[in-house]
Amino acid sequence: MAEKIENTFLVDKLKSAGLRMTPQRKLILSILDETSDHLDAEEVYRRAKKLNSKLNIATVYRTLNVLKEMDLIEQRYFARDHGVEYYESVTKGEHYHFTCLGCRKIIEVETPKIKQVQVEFSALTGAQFTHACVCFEGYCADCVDSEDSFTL
Amino acid sequence: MAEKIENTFLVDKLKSAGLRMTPQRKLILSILDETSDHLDAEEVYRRAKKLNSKLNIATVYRTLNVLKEMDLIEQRYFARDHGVEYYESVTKGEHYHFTCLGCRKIIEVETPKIKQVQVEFSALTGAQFTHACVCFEGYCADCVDSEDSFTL
DNA sequence: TGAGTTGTTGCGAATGATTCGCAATTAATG
DNA sequence: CATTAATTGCGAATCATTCGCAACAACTCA
Repeated sequence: MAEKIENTFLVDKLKSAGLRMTPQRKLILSILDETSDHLDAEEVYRRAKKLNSKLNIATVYRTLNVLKEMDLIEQRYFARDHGVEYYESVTKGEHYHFTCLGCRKIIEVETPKIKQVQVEFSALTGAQFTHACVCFEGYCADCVDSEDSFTL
Repeated sequence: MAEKIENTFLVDKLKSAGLRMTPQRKLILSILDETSDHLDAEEVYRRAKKLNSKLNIATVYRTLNVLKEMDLIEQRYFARDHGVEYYESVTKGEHYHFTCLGCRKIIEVETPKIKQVQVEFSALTGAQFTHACVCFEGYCADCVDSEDSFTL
């Protein structure tokens, strides 16, 4: 009963999409659901592999895509250089990310303004939003002073 | 005198970074500067190659990176699937992008709210922003009604 | 409960955007 | 001009992500 997302709920959701519950899917979702870290596919794989040593990385990618399509996780990018995707369980509330270029720390930004932009733009144009990707970059308070690369 | 960014300005900017002006760089910047389309590296290459048939795509990437580092262009992403980067001249004002998943049209979104988020967050935490990446996805007014993939 | 159906996995190979190494070329300097 | 260091063109290399396919396993229903 400690599961963040009820198994029956998940099973039903999969089933209604013609998909099946598997140990791999359960494992990967539970990792994303229980961590507060920001994980990319590689790190999800690393953690999952500890619990299922023959898990393959392609399965991780496939599972992440399935979970994403079912709106159980969200794909995020954390820096201008969007080389790598990160994933978060949707059970975490609405928030955005600020990446410090000095120490690479990620700070979560909570604001209603992004939603407001969407509401206003919808009202204005009649468009419907399905997704917003927002990420911020800069130097955190600790790094602003010390970071010399900042004063170039 | 019709040049958007004075050549001498550009030459000086390059020079102070120990870099040189080349026909390739001039060409690529002028393409980005004069278009109102949204171009990825491939498309910049395609257009530039028409004017310099032996231009190589690696040069395009290198030039885009140089221009980016000099803050003459901005790198943008337009959709959740960030497979491809797009580039815009900074001479275009502050705006964000909404991509229609139905017709792939890109609508520019102008709003001060993103800047406000940055100002507030800076005031709160002492962080300094260097960059914000924002992109929206959904269905435009024309596609909301007709798009059946939207009602799934 | 067991056989059949079909979705899923693991594996290795493929993809595709971007970058790298290097020799040849060319821009800037004096 | 001649020198020097930056830049180009080229092809090969990267690296995250995806694909194809045979083996495997979840769900169905008799």
